Amino acid sequence: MDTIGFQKHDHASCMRAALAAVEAYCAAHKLQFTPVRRRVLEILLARHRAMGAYEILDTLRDEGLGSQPPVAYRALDFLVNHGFAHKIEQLNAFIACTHPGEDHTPAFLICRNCDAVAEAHAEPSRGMLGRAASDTGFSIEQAVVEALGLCPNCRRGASACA
Amino acid sequence: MDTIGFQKHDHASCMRAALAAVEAYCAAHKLQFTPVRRRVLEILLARHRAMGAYEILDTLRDEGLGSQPPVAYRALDFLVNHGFAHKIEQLNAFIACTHPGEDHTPAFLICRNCDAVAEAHAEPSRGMLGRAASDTGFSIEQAVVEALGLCPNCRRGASACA
DNA sequence: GGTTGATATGTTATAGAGTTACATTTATCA
DNA sequence: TGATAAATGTAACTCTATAACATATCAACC
Repeated sequence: MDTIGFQKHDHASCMRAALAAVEAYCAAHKLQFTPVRRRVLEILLARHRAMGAYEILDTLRDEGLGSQPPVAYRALDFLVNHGFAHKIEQLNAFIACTHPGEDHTPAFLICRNCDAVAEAHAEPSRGMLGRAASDTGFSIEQAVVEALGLCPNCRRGASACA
Repeated sequence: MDTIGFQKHDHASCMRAALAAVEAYCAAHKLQFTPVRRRVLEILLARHRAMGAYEILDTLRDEGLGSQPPVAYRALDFLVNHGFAHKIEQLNAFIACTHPGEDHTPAFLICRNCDAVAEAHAEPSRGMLGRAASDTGFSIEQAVVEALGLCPNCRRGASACA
């Protein structure tokens, strides 16, 4: 058990499910889910938090799967491009997607105390941003929505999360 | 005249107004609006687009106002902390605020073709994100909202903007 | 009006994030 | 099986950002 979306859950089965979904998606779309790509996703899923590229690279290096930055960045590019992982811009870090395969615009709630990250759903075309865009004639192709604050566990005085 | 929020405007007077507002705010709040800080804000206002810290630093260096990264970063920290400038996370770049002094959560529309940036208003406590936050008990303190796409000028076939 | 404590600046060095370029290998598919 | 495209290995480098410490400047109080 670990923290996801600030709640407890069965980590092993959530990891298995995500990997299975990605495998299925890759098979269906003829994408190469190579050992490095799979391993990077596994690392992100296992830690279940935002990780820097070099932190991931350290793990890869320990396992003999590649030691230079491009190895990690290329795998991350693949995962991000296909929606299997997301980049948290505020942290220059990456996190596994909680529902890979589905087309979506993620929004993140990031705890500034324990670094836990929850993925929510954004709809950039609606709300303020959508209105501002359509008012000015701007066409939104991609949106980054990230909120920084305190997660429920850390609000309850406890820094005993994470 | 230049491009702001994808529209033409009187650049000189917009710059004067912003500087005056910041000066007034600093006087009222006993903040030191020092030469370096002022110059960095002027540079951002003059270019009226997102600029990297090192691009700003190059200008400072040419003027003998400091040549090392911390000089630029410290000035930018001051400007960002007090809401006189904003950081565009997706670009690792900074831009002058279009309405300094007012407490607000900015949202940005970034053109991927000409790099023009328009500042809009976000209300993180409302909409999807706010609902996701209150549902889980997360308290939002700060939000980053950035949309990438095509500005009206670039949509009209013309890459003739910026 | 000088002393003190806080705030701002100058400078060196280094850490962290990401890319370019090119050689080599491994898949894919005709 | 041979041609082509996709993926990996590796070295070198650029860009972004911070740590640490010395010096200078400001604010304000006796």
